[in-house]
Amino acid sequence: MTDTPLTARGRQRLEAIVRASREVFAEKGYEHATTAEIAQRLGISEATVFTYFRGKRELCLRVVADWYDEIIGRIEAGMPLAAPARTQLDFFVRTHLQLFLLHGTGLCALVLSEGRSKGPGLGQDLAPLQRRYTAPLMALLARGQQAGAIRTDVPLRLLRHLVLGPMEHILWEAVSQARPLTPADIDAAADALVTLLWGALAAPEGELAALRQLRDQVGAALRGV
Amino acid sequence: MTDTPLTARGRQRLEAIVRASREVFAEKGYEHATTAEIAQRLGISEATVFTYFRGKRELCLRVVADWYDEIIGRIEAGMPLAAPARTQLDFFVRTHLQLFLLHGTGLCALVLSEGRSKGPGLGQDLAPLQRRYTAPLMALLARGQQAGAIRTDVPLRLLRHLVLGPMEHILWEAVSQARPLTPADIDAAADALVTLLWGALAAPEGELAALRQLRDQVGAALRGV
Amino acid sequence: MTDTPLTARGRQRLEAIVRASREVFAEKGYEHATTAEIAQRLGISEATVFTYFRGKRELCLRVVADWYDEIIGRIEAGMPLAAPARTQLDFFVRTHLQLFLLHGTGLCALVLSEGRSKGPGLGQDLAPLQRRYTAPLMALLARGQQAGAIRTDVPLRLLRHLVLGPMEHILWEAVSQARPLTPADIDAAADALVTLLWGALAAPEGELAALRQLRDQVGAALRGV
Amino acid sequence: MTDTPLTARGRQRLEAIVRASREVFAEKGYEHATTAEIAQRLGISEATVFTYFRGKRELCLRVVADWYDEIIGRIEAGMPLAAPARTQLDFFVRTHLQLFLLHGTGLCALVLSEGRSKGPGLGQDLAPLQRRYTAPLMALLARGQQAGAIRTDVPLRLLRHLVLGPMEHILWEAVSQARPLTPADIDAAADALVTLLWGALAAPEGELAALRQLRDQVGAALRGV
DNA sequence: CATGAATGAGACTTCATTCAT
DNA sequence: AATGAATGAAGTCTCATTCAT
Repeated sequence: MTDTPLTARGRQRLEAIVRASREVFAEKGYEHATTAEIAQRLGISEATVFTYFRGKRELCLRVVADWYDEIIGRIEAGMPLAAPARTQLDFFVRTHLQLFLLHGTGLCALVLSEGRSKGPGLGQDLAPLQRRYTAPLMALLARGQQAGAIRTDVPLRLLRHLVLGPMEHILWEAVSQARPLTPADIDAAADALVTLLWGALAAPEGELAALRQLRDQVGAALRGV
Repeated sequence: MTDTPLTARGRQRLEAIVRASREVFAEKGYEHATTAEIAQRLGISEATVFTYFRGKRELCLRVVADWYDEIIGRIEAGMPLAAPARTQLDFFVRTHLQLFLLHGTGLCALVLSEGRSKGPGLGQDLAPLQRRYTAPLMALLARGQQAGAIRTDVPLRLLRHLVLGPMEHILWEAVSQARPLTPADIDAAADALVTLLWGALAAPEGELAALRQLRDQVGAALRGV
Repeated sequence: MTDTPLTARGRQRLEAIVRASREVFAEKGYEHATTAEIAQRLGISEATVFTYFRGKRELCLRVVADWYDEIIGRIEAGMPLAAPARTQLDFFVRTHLQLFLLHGTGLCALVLSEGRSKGPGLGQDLAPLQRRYTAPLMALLARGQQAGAIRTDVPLRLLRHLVLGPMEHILWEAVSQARPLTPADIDAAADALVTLLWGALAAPEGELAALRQLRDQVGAALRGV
Repeated sequence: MTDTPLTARGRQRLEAIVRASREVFAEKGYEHATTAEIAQRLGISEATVFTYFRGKRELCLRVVADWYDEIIGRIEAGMPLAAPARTQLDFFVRTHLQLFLLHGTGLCALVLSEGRSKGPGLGQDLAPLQRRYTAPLMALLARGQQAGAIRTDVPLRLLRHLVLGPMEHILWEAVSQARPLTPADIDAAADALVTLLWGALAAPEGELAALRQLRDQVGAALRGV
């Protein structure tokens, strides 16, 4: 109910609730998390939770928003804007994988899973958050295109899918196998992924570029026959 | 309950249940689908459903398995094994997008979403199915590597993520926007994605050589017209 | 859920639930009645109640509708349509008081009270029932007007208020005092009320003429004894 | 809590609370009004309300009592004691309808509705207030009887029902339709109602009276056969 | 085989009220 | 006097699943 608790005590409580909720939602997912368990972990009454949040959905949304805020903050703060596009991409990919995997795979799973659910879940309300979270990548890609380092013959949207898609997949594999990745694993994965991605994103040059264009045009023409 | 349905009538029933379930799960997602609605759509008793399936989870698993079988079947049947790796990749990507989007986005959403849920959902049991469904792609990539067309300096697993991740992302975007893609949209998306992916997957030298060959052949052919 | 249970067992259950609900709603009023208590009185699970009715409101509506049906049925069946208007009014008032008071004052209170509540109670949905229940009276009054026995210089609506208002008041007094009225009490009340009402309703000249006729007839009859 | 508020500031607070409560109870009815909303409208803490009132019930009782006081005060102040009984009745009816309808139908609905509810509502405690509020009418009727203008062959209690019942009904109809009555509407309703009522209340005279008595006696005698 | 019926277990949410500060 | 905070106690409703017939 209270939008901004004023007292220190209130803020502490609110944060404690968010923290506990983060745990529970991360462990159980949205549908299987219960307000009862959240309250129980804090040793408070269930009603108290509803003093601070209008309901389960709002609570979970807050959890996810906090989480995204943290990630976005770190990405934006550390992004080497002056460096070449490939370096920026590397930073983005690497930082992401690190944050998600080192920090807690549960929330990662929550976001990945609930972002896809239908009905009265949170899918709908998660979308804006995800969009905000995608912004740094879009900006990065746009900068790369302007600098001539990233190809411009493909819609930005698709480039985004190309980057985010594999990352999500890698993340999910790690999460679902419950085999914690070491920092070294993460670095290796980031290295390989960036190398791969750059092959796709980089603006082609010279003969190779011309040849590729030829091939694509011929291929497309053939399909029309 | 019955692991081996006996009568022909029984098999019909069972299939009808699977069909209705497919609809409901596709429309509502796993958590929000109810056994009551499945039964109601068939005009049968809820209890009857439980005569054929141990429970909701098993039922949904069957639905997804059937769905995967269909896709895998079509992919395997149509895969141009003799064609160059790029052509095979093109077939894989294109066919996939077509099957998912033309055939019903609901199940696509179900798989994408539930494949990620935790707890007593189906996440766990979905994994083997997804692995089986990934097999044709893995084989394709391996063949490409052996033929020298696809780079071998990166783990296969990562290549798989690179292909499947963006496809899933594209699919999800289409699904969640509820804006039905036309066949033309799908073709365009497949074109662009394959072009992009090939830039990442192609064995550097191999590609250059192959492209030169293509240019020469096409040039020769043109001269003959 | 089930709109019309087919089996005898089901019908019995449904009726039992309605019966128990009638009791509870009558005793506690809508807001303070609980589905738990209804179930408990029948020794069944609360969930069973929801198998037969969509919810508390629907259940209560059914209770009231049944109750109204009974009253309306008796009124319509017994109404002496051929008799003078005053006799019809007498029948209406007397029967009403009898049915309400002899049969159970609880429901009477429920209807009187809940018909007036705001918000998510049943007020809204009770209105149509009350209108149906008012119909016999309206018809009676209209017939009386056509026959020249009831004054026509006042809107029908007002005449209805004049009849129903005092009845409700009398009923409420009886109900709230929890002092059970004897049949004799009811008869006396009906006598007095009808006398009073007729003074207000009767078409001035018509009444005088009718009374003179009565006097003459009674006089003649007496002479014959 | 405090039965005798001390400071002037305290009295102001208390009155403000009563005022806000009046609004909320009028808008929502007793059951659906919340102490939270009352406090919120005043920008004070919920706990403060409980500093001034033992609880919700007491608060609402105070609201209603104040309201009744106002009405009774106006009725008693303006009653033309020297005028004929019919004029006094006219004043009573007209003033009542005006006060209720012009002043706010919400409280009217509250009283009408809650005066009928059972259980832990306020029904019980409302009764004394309603009795006090009925007093002016009873006095009016008694004076009329003593003056020979109002019939004495019927219990006073019944006459009261006859007056109050229709008024309440009219009020309720107006309230529940949420169609605000104009002062002209109210005047017309009062005119018609008083005319009607007077036909019932007036002491009959001469032949008409005798004939009515005959009819009623014969009727009663017949029912005994 | 099919099903009508029943239910256990629990979920989320509301709110008047209390109490330490 | 005022209040922020906390809560006990309930309440309505959902649903997969079981079982006797």
